[in-house]
Amino acid sequence: MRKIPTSQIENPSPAIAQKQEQILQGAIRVFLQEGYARTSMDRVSAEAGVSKQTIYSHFQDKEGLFKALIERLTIACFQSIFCIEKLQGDPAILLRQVAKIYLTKVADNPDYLALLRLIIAESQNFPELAKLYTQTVVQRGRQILSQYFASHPELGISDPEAMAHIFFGSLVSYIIVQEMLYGKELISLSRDRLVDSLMNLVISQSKNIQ
Amino acid sequence: MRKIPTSQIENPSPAIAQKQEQILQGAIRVFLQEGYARTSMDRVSAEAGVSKQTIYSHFQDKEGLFKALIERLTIACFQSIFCIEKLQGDPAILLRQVAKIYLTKVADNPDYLALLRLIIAESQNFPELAKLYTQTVVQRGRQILSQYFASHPELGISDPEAMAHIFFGSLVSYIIVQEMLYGKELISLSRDRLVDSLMNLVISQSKNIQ
DNA sequence: GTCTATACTAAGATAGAC
DNA sequence: GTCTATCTTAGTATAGAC
Repeated sequence: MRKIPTSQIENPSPAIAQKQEQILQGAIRVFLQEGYARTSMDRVSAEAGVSKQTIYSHFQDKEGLFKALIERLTIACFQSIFCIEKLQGDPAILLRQVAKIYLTKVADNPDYLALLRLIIAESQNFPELAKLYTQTVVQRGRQILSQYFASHPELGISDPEAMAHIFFGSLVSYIIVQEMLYGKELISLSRDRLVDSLMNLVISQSKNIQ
Repeated sequence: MRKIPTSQIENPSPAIAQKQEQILQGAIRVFLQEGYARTSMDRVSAEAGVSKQTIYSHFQDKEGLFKALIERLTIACFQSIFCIEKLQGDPAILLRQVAKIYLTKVADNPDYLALLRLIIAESQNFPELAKLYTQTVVQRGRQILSQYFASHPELGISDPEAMAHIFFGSLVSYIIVQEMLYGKELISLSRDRLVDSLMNLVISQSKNIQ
C-alpha cells in the first residue's frame, strides 16, 4: 500500500481508513474550534488519540490535513442541506421549507457554522477551499432556487438569478450577523419574521402581474 | 506622561501620538493581510519602521495592539459608509444610492473588506470586537434603513426591521460571496442587477396597497 | 504502522545600553 | 523613549526504536 499524500484516497484498507477517520475526527474538532493557525499538531494528536507521527504518515503536512478535512466537511455540509434535489410544490410552502432547512442545518449545527467561519477566515490562504465551498454549497443553493423561480413564471420574477441571490443571501447574512457576530444579542429578529418577510417579497411580485 | 496600556488614549503628546500612529499604520497592513495568529510582532515592527520594544511601550501586548487597531478601523469604516446621516428623498433613487455607497465603500476598499473578514475570523476569540462591529456598522445600517422604511408607509412594508435586514443583508452576503469567496469567478452577478432586483422588490410591495 | 524522543525554527515578550 | 540583543516557549516536522 502506497503512502497517501493528499486527500485523494484510493481503495485504502479498512485498517488504514479507520485510522484516517480517527485522525480526521480529532482534527475536525480542533481546527473548527481554534482555526488553522492556532491549531497545533500536538493538540490534534492528543484529540485524535494517536501519535503525531501517525498523522504525518497519513497526511503530508498540516496543510494537507486541513485541506482533506475541509473538503470532507464541505461535501457533508452540502449533502446535509440539499437532501432534496428537486424543488416542487406550492411556492408559499416550499420556499418557507427551503429557508427553514438551510437555517436549521447550518445555524443550529456548530460544525457547519464553524466551517463557514473558517472558509471565510482562510479564504486568502486557501482560495481553492473557498472556491470549493462557494461552488458546492452557495452556488448550488442559488442554482436550485434560481431554477425554481425560472420555472414558475406565475411568480413574476424578472431576474431569477438575482432573486435567488437575495433569497439565499439573506439567509447567509442572517446566519453570519445574528449567529456569528452576536447580532441576536443586540436586536432580536426571529427566523420566522425573516422568512415571513422574504415570503411576502416573493409573493408580492406575483400579484403585480395578475 | 503615564504609560498607555490600552487603546484608551487621553491627551497624548504630539510626539507620542505620532509614534502610535506610525505603529498602527504598519500594524494595520500586516494584520489585515495575515490575520491575527499569522501576524508576528517582528513583522509589525519592520513594517512600521520601529523596534519591537517601542511597540510594547505603546501597547500592552499583541492583543492590545490588535484591539486598538480593529476599534479604530471599525470607527473609520462606519464614518466612511454613513457620511450621510439622514435619509430623505424618493425611495427609488435614495435606496439605490444607499446600496451603491455601501458596495463601493466596502467592496472596493481592500482594507474594509479585510476588516470584515478579520472580524468574522476572530469572532470567537474576540467577541467584543465582533459586537462592536455589529453594533457600529451592521446595526446602524439596518437601523437607518428600518427607520426610513417605517417613515414611508406608502412603501407598504409590513415589517421594516426585517426588510432592512433583507436589504442590507443582501449587500453583505454579496460582498462576502462574490468578493471574498470568489463567487464572481463562478457566476457573474453584477451589482446593478442585484440592486435592480432589490429595488423591484421594495417598489412592488408598494404597488399592492394602491 | 505506530510510538517516543528530538532537531530546528519562529514567535511573544523582556533586559539593559544609550 | 527608543534601540539591540536575548530569553523562553511552543510548534512543525523528522529520526529511530519496536
